[in-house]
Amino acid sequence: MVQGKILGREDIGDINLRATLESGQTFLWQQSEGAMYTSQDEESPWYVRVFDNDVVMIKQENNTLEWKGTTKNVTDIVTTLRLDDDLQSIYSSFPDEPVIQKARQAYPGLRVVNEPFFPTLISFICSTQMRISRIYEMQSSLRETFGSPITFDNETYYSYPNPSTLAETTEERLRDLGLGYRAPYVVETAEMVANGRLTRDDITGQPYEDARETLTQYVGVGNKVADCVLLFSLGYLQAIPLDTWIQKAVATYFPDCDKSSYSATSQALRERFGPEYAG
DNA sequence: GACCAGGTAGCAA
DNA sequence: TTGCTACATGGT
Repeated sequence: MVQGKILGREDIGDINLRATLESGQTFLWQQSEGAMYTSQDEESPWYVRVFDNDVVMIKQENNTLEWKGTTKNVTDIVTTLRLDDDLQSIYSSFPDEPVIQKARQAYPGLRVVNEPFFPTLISFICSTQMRISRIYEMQSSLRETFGSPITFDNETYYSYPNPSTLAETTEERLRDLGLGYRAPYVVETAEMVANGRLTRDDITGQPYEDARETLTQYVGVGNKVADCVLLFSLGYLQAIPLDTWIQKAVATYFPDCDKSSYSATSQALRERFGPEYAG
């Protein structure tokens, strides 16, 4: 085991690990003891995640992040949590309105994550018409059924399955895991990635709106899921996932941005919040 | 037992 | 384009 602390960055104090990892942007982390969304303790728990073949655990202690794991490479943590983002600079690009200030103050240190493409794609295909807690359960099931086991500290964790692994399984097996009607979407999308018909590299070079359109070629991916993938894994910080809750908030607080179509509302919001960091 | 949950696909107008 | 509806599963 190796361990250490991430220190020396002025902006470490601007992260709230719990808010960032439990806000439904990523379903790849788990609390080391017990499921997500259960602990109400003030003290930060350890969060565990498998990166490729390594187990990494992190925990917040005030303005530092403690970590331990099977590797001393902590760049994955910095990248995943986007610790190099200057939050104050991003905040200052937003319109100076009471609602925005209130939202920021409600969750100081809440960051946008940057997770790997394929797990994010599958996670959000699974997310439709589903409670957050069940999305976690489905991703856990996928890891434990199709991932590779890795032992650390006498516990076994599982990597996220590869595209080819999910492409080769059957719809029925995924239905047995409780994926419901999303099961064929997962298999078909995994096939598209595995056989190279549409991959991450086909998307990342495109301007935002083209990238969103391209993503919807995957089965089970509409505008909302596409925006989640763009924002949480491909670095398109202008992508705004318009789920039911955000749409209600837009209708209430920014009615002039509430247009008749998804893309029109999306565009109006980017004009209001800026072309770079609207997401 | 009805209703709902981070939407999307498929189809008709 | 826009407007329906079916869709699996589990929790309340």
